[in-house]
Amino acid sequence: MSTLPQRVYQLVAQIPKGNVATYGQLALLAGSPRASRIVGAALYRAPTGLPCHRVLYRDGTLCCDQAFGGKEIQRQLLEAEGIPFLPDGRVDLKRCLWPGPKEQP
DNA sequence: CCGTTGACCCTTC
DNA sequence: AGAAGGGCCAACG
Repeated sequence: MSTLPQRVYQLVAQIPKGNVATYGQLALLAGSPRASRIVGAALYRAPTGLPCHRVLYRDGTLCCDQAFGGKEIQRQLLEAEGIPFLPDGRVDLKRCLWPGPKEQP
């Protein structure tokens, strides 16, 4: 059994294109439902190549204005992935939250 | 080696 | 309905 952050790396790396996940969801899948903070720190300290831009808040809001380099960059990346954005500046988790209905029928 | 901090989320006042 | 605090685990100084 690997450490929690190590587990998170695997989960985030397996998020399919067009889907997004939340820190709490990853923490839950990693084995610590309350350790959502560790997930954030893990992604922050995570190696390059990890689609950390697919990880959002529980409400669909972006993590913070300075995450990975800029919220606008993250918005562009998500739109490029096919993630619809709401006029509020949030992501429609109902459409893109992972695991989605296609992955979990 | 020990103390503090941190891309969060949930419960209670 | 809005605000505040607690809890988790690992990495940095």
